[in-house]
Amino acid sequence: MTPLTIHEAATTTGWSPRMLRYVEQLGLVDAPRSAAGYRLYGPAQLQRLRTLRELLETHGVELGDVGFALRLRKEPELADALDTWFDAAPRKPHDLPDADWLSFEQDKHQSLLSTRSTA
Amino acid sequence: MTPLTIHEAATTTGWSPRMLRYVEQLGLVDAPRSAAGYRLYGPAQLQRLRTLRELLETHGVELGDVGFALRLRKEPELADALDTWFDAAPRKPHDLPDADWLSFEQDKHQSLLSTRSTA
DNA sequence: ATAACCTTACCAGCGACGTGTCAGGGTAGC
DNA sequence: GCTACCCTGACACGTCGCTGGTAAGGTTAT
Repeated sequence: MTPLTIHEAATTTGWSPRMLRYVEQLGLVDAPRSAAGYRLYGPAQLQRLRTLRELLETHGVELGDVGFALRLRKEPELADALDTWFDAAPRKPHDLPDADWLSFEQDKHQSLLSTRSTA
Repeated sequence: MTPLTIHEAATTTGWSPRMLRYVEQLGLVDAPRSAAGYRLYGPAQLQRLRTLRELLETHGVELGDVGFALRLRKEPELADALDTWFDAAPRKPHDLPDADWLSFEQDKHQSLLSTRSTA
């Protein structure tokens, strides 16, 4: 099986050559190179390009988003920090008495439905 | 402890009121409302806003990125699809003999280091 | 009741992203 | 050696996200 050149790969995957280079630049699909530096697209890359396209379409995602997801995989510290932040919602900030904290937390969840005396 | 208005909260957290509304719109920090519809920022929200700011600064992340991370949490199917795609790199696309596939995969990893004869 | 704040909903500028295209130079096959 | 392709780098243009500002109208506290 002969690897395809970038133009051929573009034709069969629905991307443009320009976009294939861009996708590679984002670190999403990088093609091996020939000795002369030509990108060579084998079945692995073609498959990856097609499924990538499908991913974008079916989930309404942008290339940049996938790039960010990649970054999350490469920087677990970032992923951890985000997880921590998202899960930290109901955590008390250690600088006020529990009573006040808890009462406000309750307010927070009830206020949308409750009567604010001043009204 | 009295919840702060949006302007006060902005002052103490370093955001602008405009941005606090935007952050809420992204679903990252939503403040409970008074009966009249005023946003009320309590310690929980203030803490969240401060840690969010810290998160952005220390990791060089944009609000939109955090918004996307939130989307990943809300749409596990998306997260799964991305995980699958990222992990699917070394999978053979069931339409060619293993030998060819494997040899090309090896090419893929060695070509960057190989001969470069023409140089 | 007046001043100062809040609300939502727009418009606007700036920069980033996505994509095309071109220029200058190398490579491959006929 | 021609022709058609590849490479990188750069410019260009439309769209969109981020951020500020403003307008029209309601609320709160003095």
